[in-house]
Amino acid sequence: MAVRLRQLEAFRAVSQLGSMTRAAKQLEISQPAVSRLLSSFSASIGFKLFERHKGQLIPTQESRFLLREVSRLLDSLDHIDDLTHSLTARKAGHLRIACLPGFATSHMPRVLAGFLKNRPAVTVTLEPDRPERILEWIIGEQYDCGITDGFSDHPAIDSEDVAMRTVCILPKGHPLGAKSEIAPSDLVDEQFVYARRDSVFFRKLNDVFRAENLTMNYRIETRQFTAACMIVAEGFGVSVVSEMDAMSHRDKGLLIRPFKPMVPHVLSLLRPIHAPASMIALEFLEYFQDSLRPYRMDGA
Amino acid sequence: MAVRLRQLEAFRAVSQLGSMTRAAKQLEISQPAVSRLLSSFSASIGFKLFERHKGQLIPTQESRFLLREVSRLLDSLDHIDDLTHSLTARKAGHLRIACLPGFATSHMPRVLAGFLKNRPAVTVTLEPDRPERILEWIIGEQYDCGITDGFSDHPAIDSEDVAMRTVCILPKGHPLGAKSEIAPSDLVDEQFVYARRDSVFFRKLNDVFRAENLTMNYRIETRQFTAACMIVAEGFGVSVVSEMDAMSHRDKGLLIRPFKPMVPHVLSLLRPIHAPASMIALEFLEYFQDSLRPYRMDGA
DNA sequence: TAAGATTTATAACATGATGTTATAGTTTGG
DNA sequence: CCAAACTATAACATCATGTTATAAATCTTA
Repeated sequence: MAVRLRQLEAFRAVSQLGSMTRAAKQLEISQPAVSRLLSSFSASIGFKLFERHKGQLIPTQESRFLLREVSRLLDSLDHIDDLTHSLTARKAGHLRIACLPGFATSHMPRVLAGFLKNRPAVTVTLEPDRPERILEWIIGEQYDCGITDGFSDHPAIDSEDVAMRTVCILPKGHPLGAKSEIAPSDLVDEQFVYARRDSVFFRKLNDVFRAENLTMNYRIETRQFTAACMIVAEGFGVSVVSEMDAMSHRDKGLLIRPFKPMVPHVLSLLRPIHAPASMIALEFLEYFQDSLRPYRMDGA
Repeated sequence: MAVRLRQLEAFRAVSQLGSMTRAAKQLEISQPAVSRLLSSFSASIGFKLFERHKGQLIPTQESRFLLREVSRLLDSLDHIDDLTHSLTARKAGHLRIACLPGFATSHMPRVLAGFLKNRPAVTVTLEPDRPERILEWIIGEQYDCGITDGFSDHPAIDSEDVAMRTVCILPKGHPLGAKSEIAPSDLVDEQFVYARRDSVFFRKLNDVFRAENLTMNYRIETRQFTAACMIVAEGFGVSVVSEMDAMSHRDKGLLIRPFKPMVPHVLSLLRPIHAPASMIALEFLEYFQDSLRPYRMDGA
């Protein structure tokens, strides 16, 4: 007869407590139940588990040997119990996130800190890289979710777009700061700081200028909004960037003005469409969406 | 509902095989049984375990997380199964032996080697010490068995005596070697090598001499028969020692002759009487008895 | 797309593990 | 030796887990 879990539990309890009656109390079952569990266990393994001495049940040397292993097993069963609860409550799991480098250093750390705060058993891998690589990773199911921009549909990717507000940023004391709203024509004579000229966002921005027969006058290209903010804050040039990035550099001396017409910066939240959805990943994407709400075009 | 072992087994099998039908075959149960085990498990933990894709059951990320722990647990259960079988077959366990120093270096290594040969999971602690300490250890249940001599009953000790044959040993070329049998009177003019003058055995030997109004003429006292053998082999003196020890020094140049009347060397095999008997200890004592058979007074 | 094959789920039932209470037998300690 | 505590046994209830039969879903392929 196979070893039964209940037998092991009874065995451990009796070994520790030295009495079936007490073991029964601890296990919250009746004493005869314990008695039978032990005798069936003993019969199935073929040796005596206890020797009685003055009313105490003393483990035989064999059973002391066994007890070590049995305790280990029951401990790991408890661990599994905990784990299933944590997984259900989305308090455990592993999350692999790929995102744009700009996010990895600005918004993401804050979001992750908040997300992990109440999920002590969740571990995260955060991989910042170029958009194309992010797509590859999601398609290859190496990552559970990706944050990128300029994404257009892909059959293997489940995506959700979020249009983010953008703003014009100016160095402190810049004359345009006097205006409450900036138009393309205001920027024609300024030194423009690009963040990724080839990106969908900057092509759309260009379209706005071209629609009014204006040309953007750019001098510097950076790869991230964050970098553009810092350059402008240093007093060199102006730019149009995501409001979220602009806000986090506000205290570094930066004038922030609405830019009309507003060109949204479209973020995409990605998931591999074929891989089973990780609940923790879905939960994270939801949390991440929430974190964007203050900066969304349609947001509060 | 508590996590059931069977659910974990089914979960592991399906994870590994990607199909309930195959899992059922591996577990040697019917497919509906597996189906129900999985659905009940999934219900009790509260999340989906698998996602289907082209007829394959693909573990969700949560369940991959779980699987690691579950596999560990099932492995240790297998281990326990093995262990109970090994313990039943007395192929596992731990054995604590206390013995006279002379045994620890001569007879015991051979016996242990033979005993452990077919018992790969048995471990041994061998502690050589003086007879009084051996008694203390057995009484205190720090050791499972003890080998000593000169023992007389003790209420906390279960003992079994074995009378061992003794022989007279002479250096190679010694004139007494001409005799086929040695009597006390032959040894009166020899330099006698004692092994533990205070021992029961040597007191008995003394009695034999005194019965014939002879006195033993001793010069050297050693603590072990083994040492006595080596001294005699070096050409210094004669002695009467256990035949077993004499035999193992035969090739070092030692004449062995019967000593009449034979004074047995009485060994005692000890066990704590109160401690639950360890099956492996009982088995060892039996094995040890066997090893003594060729040298016993009443032996073959 | 329809047909056939394969896989999974559901239903109805048998059995054994594990719980219960009642009670008898053992052990311990004054 | 007796009372108290502990353990074993019996008789029974319930549930987990197995079975077979069969329906439903899904995949493969013509």
